[in-house]
Amino acid sequence: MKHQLIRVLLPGPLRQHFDYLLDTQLDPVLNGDPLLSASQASIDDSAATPHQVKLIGLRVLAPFGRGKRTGIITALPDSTDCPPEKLKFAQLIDSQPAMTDSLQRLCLWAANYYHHPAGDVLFHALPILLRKGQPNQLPQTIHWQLTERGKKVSLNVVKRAKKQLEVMQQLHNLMQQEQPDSPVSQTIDEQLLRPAGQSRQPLLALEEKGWIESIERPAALDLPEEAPSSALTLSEEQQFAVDSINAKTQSEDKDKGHFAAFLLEGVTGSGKTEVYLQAIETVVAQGKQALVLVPEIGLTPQTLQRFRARFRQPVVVLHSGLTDTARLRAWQAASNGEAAVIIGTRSAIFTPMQSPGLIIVDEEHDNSYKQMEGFRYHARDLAVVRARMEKVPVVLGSATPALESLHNANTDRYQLLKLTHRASDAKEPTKILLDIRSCHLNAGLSPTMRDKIRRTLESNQQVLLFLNRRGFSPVLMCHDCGWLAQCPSCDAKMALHQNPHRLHCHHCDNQRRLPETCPDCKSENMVPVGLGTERLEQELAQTFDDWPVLRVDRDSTRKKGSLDKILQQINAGEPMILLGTQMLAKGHHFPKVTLVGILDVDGAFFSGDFRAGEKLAQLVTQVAGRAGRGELAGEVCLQSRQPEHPQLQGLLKQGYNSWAQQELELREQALLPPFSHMAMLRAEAINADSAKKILQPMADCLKQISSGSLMQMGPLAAPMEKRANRYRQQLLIQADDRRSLHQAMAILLNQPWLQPANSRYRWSIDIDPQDLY
DNA sequence: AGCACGCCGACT
DNA sequence: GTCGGCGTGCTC
Ligand SMILES: [Zn+2]
Ligand SMILES: [Zn+2]
Repeated sequence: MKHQLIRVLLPGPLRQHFDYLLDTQLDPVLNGDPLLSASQASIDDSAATPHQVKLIGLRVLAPFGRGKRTGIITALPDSTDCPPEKLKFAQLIDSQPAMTDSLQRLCLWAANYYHHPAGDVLFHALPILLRKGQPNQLPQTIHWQLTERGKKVSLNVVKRAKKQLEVMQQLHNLMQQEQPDSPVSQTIDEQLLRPAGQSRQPLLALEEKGWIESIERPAALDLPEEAPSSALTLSEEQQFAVDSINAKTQSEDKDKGHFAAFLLEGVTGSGKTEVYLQAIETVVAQGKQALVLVPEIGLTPQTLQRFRARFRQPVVVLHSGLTDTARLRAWQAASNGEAAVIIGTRSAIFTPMQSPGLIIVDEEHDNSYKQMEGFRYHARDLAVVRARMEKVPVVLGSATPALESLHNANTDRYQLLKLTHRASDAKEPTKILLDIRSCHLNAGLSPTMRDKIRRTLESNQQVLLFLNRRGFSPVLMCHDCGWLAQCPSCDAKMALHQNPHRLHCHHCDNQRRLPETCPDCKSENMVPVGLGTERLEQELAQTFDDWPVLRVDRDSTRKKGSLDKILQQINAGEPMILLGTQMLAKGHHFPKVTLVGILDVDGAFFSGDFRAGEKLAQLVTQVAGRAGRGELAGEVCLQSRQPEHPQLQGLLKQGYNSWAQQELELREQALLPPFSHMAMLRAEAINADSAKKILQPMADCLKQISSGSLMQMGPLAAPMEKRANRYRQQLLIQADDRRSLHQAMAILLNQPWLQPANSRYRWSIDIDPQDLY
């Protein structure tokens, strides 16, 4: 067969596929007939023809409209609907699939589940360089290895040339480490032998002597220099957890593990990471790979170091801070099996693995796993789907599991593994509610709180204060007439910032100078109203002027490296006040902090979203875990105007899990997730009416096709209707079971009258929305 | 998404 | 008379 028909998906919002022809004789990538060779048939797919095995997953360069695009082959159809005169030839880019079968299956599953165009999903899963059609080759660098003569030469001969000796020592060490099953190669990347611009001279001299030679090889991954650190002794609970996971990763028939989902619910400091590490060791020892997902900011150098220090095999990282080249390199290492452990944030769930063995999702409750625009997937949920497809176990770990996950554990879809003891025997911090209704607040602090802060500082310990409001004050008001600084583009007040001295809208990034006089009454009496982190910082510095105050929020950490610097200062351990937004609550441990204050509990609790309580409970529990480790007992104080609120009381008295179980009962009564399922349709346009006109026909259509099995709310104006000069409407769909919701949405999206989103009328679909606005 | 084509208002 | 606004439709 000379002209193979291929079905291709292209990036972009197009919901269709496109068929092309492939010239199997002339395509330069195929030079010869690998298509027909039986040896190309993969082991796991005996039913497929050799063609399918070989071509599916390869990228092509395809003529499209007036230009060319990168596409991915997803099928080899026998015939096509496309009229023959339109059918064009595409050219192969890859000789090896850029995407494994199972990964492509995951993408297509996700595209279907989230109702997002498949081509877009597929390309989302690829590193940017591959999206652009760059070759999927390992970047080659120069490596050095010993020649046969070089292996025999005594190091004494060269001991006078210090640099040369170092090189020879490194290469000889490598030779001695040689083990049959070890992945350690016998060559060293020149970049490692000659760090940061040192001379090549020693290398050339050794080459001249005939002791070493250079070869081109894929660039080195960072490998640990030291012997791996040893495993820690496990508690009984930890051991049980590790054994349970191992039971699924180890199996008689070597090749295949088993799917199983575990919820590892471990209080802060109970050693979840050690459980991960030991479970991974089992997997890596079988030559398989582990994928570890971490929250956006959870990838601290300490955590990474801990993983790197544990394994002889390469540990690669995939996060948003990498350059395109570095990201491709890590992705390739995962894909070709060089990397044994892959650690990454949300999008790393799409990393291909040569031989997957285990998937871990750390801090599985974290919101950063849900993408909030474009392709709105949830990486934790996809992790479970992927684990099932790859037939490997998945471990979801958290001190404060999402209610969805707890519900899955309650209903035996997940196996619950509990770690109830803090490893270091540290005492549970005490939690106190401070009633701020009847007392005078100064700098947002009740007298009791101020008192506690002072005492903590005086005993040389650190204080951590949470205030989830950036800037100096959330509002600027005219004292005389009540005028408020409003954002011209949003239905929101502009926040006052000190540095630079500006009004700033947090919703659209609008910035402007402060008016010197009130625009309405010309009064000069403009007053900041409310408390933000900048203002709190100032006032704390005055009140507690013997101690430093460190502010950690998006504004104070904007510059690269400044967060690290602040964290270093904190870890130096001097008594001080740390004050910050949510940023501080995640991932960091502050052993010297013994007092934690949460200043605006109520704001979070009554925000209208049904998940607000869950978010707050998680925050409180997470920060409580940060306070006091070792011998110092911690204390957590919550300021509230509703201290008698039963939810709040329950959380403090009984802890997260029993709070969560009660909350689950409430959700069940109210038929809220996880006892029902939601989809949110959002639309925005230049005026409120057009936005509504996008959603109204959708609402009508859904009403018709659902025959009462769906509940609809809307279309309604979003809680903040105008944002960045666009008016926003939303339509919330709720159903008892997933299937009818999914079907209804699929039918809706198939309606011919439905026009795709464009720059004028934007709309989007969000399955399992995280926020209801 | 891009990109062309095409049809109306307002400018040298 | 043209220039350019963006609505509409197509891309294998
Ligand atoms: Zn005024
Ligand atoms: Zn704004």
